[in-house]
Amino acid sequence: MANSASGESIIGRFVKIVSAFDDGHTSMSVAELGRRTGLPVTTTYRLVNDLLLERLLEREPGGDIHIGTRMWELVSRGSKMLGLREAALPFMEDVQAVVQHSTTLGILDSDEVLYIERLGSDKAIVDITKIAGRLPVHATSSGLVLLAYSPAAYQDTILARPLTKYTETTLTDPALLRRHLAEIRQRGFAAMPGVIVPESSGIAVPVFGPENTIRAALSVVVPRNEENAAARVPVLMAAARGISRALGWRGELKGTLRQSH
Amino acid sequence: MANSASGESIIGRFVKIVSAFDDGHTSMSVAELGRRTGLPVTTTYRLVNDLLLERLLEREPGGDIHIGTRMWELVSRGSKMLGLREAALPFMEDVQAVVQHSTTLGILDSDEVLYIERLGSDKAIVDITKIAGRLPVHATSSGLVLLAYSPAAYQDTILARPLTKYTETTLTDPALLRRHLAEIRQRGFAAMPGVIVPESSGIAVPVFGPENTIRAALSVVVPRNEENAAARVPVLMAAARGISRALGWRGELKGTLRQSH
DNA sequence: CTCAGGATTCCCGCTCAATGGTAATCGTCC
DNA sequence: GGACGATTACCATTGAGCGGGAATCCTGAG
Repeated sequence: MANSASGESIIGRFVKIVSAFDDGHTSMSVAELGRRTGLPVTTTYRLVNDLLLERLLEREPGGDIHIGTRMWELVSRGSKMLGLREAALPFMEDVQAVVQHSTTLGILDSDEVLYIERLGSDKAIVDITKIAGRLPVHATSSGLVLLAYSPAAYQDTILARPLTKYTETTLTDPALLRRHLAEIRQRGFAAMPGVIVPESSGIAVPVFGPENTIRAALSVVVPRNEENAAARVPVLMAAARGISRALGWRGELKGTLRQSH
Repeated sequence: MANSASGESIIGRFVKIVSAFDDGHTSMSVAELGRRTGLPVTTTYRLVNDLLLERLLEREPGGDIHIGTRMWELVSRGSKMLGLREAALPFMEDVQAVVQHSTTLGILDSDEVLYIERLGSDKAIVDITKIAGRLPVHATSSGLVLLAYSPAAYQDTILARPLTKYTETTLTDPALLRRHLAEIRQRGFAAMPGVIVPESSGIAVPVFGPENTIRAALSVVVPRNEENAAARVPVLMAAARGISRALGWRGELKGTLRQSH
């Protein structure tokens, strides 16, 4: 599918180029970009020039390049993330105002939790969630909630693979996890102390779309030693229902929320 | 620069495709995408397939496609917007908590204001700012602030072009605008009642980066009839200084802020 | 059930844009 | 001045992209 000797399409190379930029590397020289992507020098320069012409990349005074404003704009405007974000933000602000710790919104993507929004960075506690950052499903409260309301077949594939044990409290046993997921579905929330970082614990609740399908997880990260973390749950749940409704969810008919499939 | 009959590169077509998605059209069939972009049918299908393979686009159950999570993730993570956003958000939350109307952060791009963040959508008042949305510089408080602290040469090019008069209060006369910009620099903020929508007015202050260069405009939109809108200024200014400092700004040495060039 | 219209996939020969090596030029720091 | 890296210029080769056309799938109306 490509003209290149290595047999990759331009699209593939485009992805490589964009991927070369991340938190710590928002700008770099073209030469370095070539090194990071592993693309031939000449090719890199030519491709970068094309991208500069379309303003998908931008050149800064020093000569370094970075991802262009236009790219951010186009993707943000066209993406469905914005819609989810817009639905969620007002409620997240409310949660943030009441619970004084950081509030996050995460979705399931490629078997991981992808955080798409976050309010109130609380320097006092350890919180490794970043916007556009990823964390494993089995070791975050958000992930467990997302998994708990996912189709059983999907749960199986996740539980079947080796699960990293980050801290003492990280659950890695499939049977144990399965029971825990059932519990989450029954209670309607996940509260995990120190599953990935010992000092903090997360509480997460599900956000649904139409047809009761799970869409996202709303969560807060609080210090682990907080006396009654579960007291946060009602606020979160109310907010999550508000978000769900804004997404077109019409509410379950009876009893507790059920697993969608 | 392209294999195509029309003489455009793949990159160009990629942009066309991504641009076809916006607020109102976050998903569509491939055929419709072809129509919107004006690309030949076959080409559209092939290109879309390539993009689907890289997960830059995603296919939903119905067959419609939308911008992929991966695309959003890559661009968000690599873009400098996130850095600006992260620096600004805590302060914006503070502003939002005090001023109960919507708080926005805008930057200058392609001679327009591009809003990159917004908190607290206030249904009570008219506010047409959207994230990843654009508005003209001369008809928004954010735009005027951004312009006021821009190099004189740049101001000239903007003022030289025809300026649309949206409401009675929109300034369109270059001389008048120039005087107004001077005033903004002197006061350190812009307060424009009903410049683009009659019912609401905006107040904006500048956010600086290192070297005292203007980086963004922080603003709030309040109902026009609010008795003393100027009372909002100090809060905004304090927040803006906080953001600026987070961006590496070291503070001006003396007196009022000066025009950078 | 049939039919129409649209969406999507398949097929295929043409061709020029993309490729990537090599070499020249620019820039900078010691 | 000179050495090293970054960037630009040049150019022969070729297969990926191209897009018209036809076949197939899908869906809703009659």
